[in-house]
Amino acid sequence: MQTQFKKGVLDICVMALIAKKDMYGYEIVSELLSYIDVTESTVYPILRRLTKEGFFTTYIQESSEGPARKYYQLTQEGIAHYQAVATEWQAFTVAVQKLLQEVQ
Amino acid sequence: MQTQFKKGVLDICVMALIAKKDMYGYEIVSELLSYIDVTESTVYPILRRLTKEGFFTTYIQESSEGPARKYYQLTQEGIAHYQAVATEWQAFTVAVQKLLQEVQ
DNA sequence: TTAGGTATTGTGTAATGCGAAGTACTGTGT
DNA sequence: ACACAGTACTTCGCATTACACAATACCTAA
Repeated sequence: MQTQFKKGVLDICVMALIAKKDMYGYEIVSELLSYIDVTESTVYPILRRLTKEGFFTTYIQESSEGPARKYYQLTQEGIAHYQAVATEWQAFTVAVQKLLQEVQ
Repeated sequence: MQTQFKKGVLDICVMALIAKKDMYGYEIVSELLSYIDVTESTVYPILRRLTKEGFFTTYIQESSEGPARKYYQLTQEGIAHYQAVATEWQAFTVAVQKLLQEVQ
């Protein structure tokens, strides 16, 4: 797979998951894996970055099956950002699709 | 626009254009601009890189409207590469689309 | 001769995916 | 008691690529 395709798009994918319900890193990676090929060392930095930018808040919760889990939750700002970026993504893919079809 | 979205995709767009007919840099930039926002300093490095990788051959042709133009032409290898990468792109966008819809 | 469109090239920077390695907790088998 | 597997998170550093900025140079028309 072309690594480059994922640039910026993984942010959207992660936010999409968390938009539905609070999730912890490991869970997010597992979910993502059923759609696209990603690794922990890709996802965790995204979580940290988006948290730092104010799009997520986090809270720790104990688990009976291993180490404590850090849950991520979208902030109001995060929701707005998610919708804005997802819209841009849609527009971008439509434009590329159009180009590929028209030129073919 | 999210700069990151373009990573890797511009290669495909450029190849798609050249696949139709031989084109020179400036012409490619102009065409691309009717679909997506790009600059010359983005497109020329792509042309140079893909040429170096053996996907394009080039030839110079005089012009009556300005400096000589360097035309780019897809090699056999370039055609194969283009089709492979374009297919991956389709698969990738479909996967992301699916994720965004299912999770919503 | 000056302005503007045409055409290419080079340097440097920022963003981000990801391999590699490491820490730490829990439960199971030996 | 010990090794191991599964769960969960973190950090480091490299490679790739878009693009701002800048420089160069050709041609035509006012």
